[in-house]
Amino acid sequence: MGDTSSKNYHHGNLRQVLLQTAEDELARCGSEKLSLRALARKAGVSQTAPYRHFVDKNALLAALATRGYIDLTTAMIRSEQNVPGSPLDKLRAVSHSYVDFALAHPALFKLMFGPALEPHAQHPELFEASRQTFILVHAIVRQGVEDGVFRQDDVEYLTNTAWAGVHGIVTLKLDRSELFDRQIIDLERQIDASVDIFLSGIKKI
Amino acid sequence: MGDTSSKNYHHGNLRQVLLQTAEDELARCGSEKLSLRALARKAGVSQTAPYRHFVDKNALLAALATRGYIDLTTAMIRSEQNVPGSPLDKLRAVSHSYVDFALAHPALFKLMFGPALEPHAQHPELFEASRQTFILVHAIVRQGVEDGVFRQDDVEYLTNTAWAGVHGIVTLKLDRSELFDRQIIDLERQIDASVDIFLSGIKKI
DNA sequence: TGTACATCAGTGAACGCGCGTTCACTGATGTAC
DNA sequence: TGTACATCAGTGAACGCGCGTTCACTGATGTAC
Repeated sequence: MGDTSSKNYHHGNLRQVLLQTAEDELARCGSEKLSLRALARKAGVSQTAPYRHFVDKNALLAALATRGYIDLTTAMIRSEQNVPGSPLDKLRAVSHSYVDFALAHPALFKLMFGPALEPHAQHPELFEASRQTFILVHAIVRQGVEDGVFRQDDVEYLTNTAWAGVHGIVTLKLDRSELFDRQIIDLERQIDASVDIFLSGIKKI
Repeated sequence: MGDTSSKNYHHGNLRQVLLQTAEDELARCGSEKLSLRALARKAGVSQTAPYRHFVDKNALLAALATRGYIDLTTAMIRSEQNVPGSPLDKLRAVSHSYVDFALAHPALFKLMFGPALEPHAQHPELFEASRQTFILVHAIVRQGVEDGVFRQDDVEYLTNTAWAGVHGIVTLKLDRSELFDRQIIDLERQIDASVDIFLSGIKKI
């Protein structure tokens, strides 16, 4: 292991290669059309080799989505830490990195939040990874409520609302971009505006 | 035509029957898995009969989505008219009927806003139907801005934001209901809260 | 250090499946005279 | 009113396809002695 040059048979890396290939393929053809056989072909391996690493196709998709949530959370944590204390600024920062992640990896994002995946309950590590993302937002919102800068609502409901707002912009853009395209919309500006508006709804009145 | 009892061959109604069957099947198995053959089978007709009414599968999906947009717009118009003049109240009313529609027809809603459909540009009547929905919201927002009760932002951006907020709640609920389920969330309350928060962001400060 | 053996990670042929779509067809209907 | 004919809306067999998955296999690797 670690010997990248060993050509075939036990290259010790196939799992990672498959996941990476899957992410690429995802970008090309969407999560519904992704096929195990095509993956194997692209990875230069027989069509049954993936079964050494994933019990079935769903397991591979779940692993992919899990990695997605982990990367998303990592990006959000990073952007949160780059920002001084105010919960409002933090929430804005993580909102933008959520949007950035989605726009940078649209297919992966759709997989993570779309119907292609089996219910999370069947994949504990996926469940846990997506929970971590939620917890991150939740903590910021709680802080904002405790500090008295956010509405004095129930933190869970507020968190869901914050999430939903940002999720909505991104989803609409990814899935129905005609909505935006048929107007003359500057996407950057739209996102900034939307995030600000959502945040101002969450702020204390 | 109009003679519903004529058993087969030219029952004059197959197009409508297929669309209705498709909507039912959609609810059962999701838009990606929907198959023309299964549809024909369920409609009690040979598997090639649908081709008399739709040039291909995409055309049927587009017709289904078109009907969806028309129904959605109709519902929104109705709820708008039930409400006295204030643009804020109107926007709240149509937001709720948007949510209600999505929750009542989740699979159809996902089809309308999901990736299963070809780009709208290829189906003019679909494009037009979804445009009507947009126009409805747009008109309310414009009124609110003109009346000075909404933020003095560009109407397009404000409309997209309003849409995105409501769309986000619904999408999150439909696609990732674990997010809500793993908390103890009262869906009604969540929706009311989110809509209010989004609207308060749109209101004049 | 050499050998026997278990295990691991690949192979390739084959399975059954349901799909979208095409084709040549046929029975029912509507219309012109 | 009767007949010839065009058209319309079905039928059913067949096509080729790619898929997920299974199976028995084999070559490479690691380990115990």
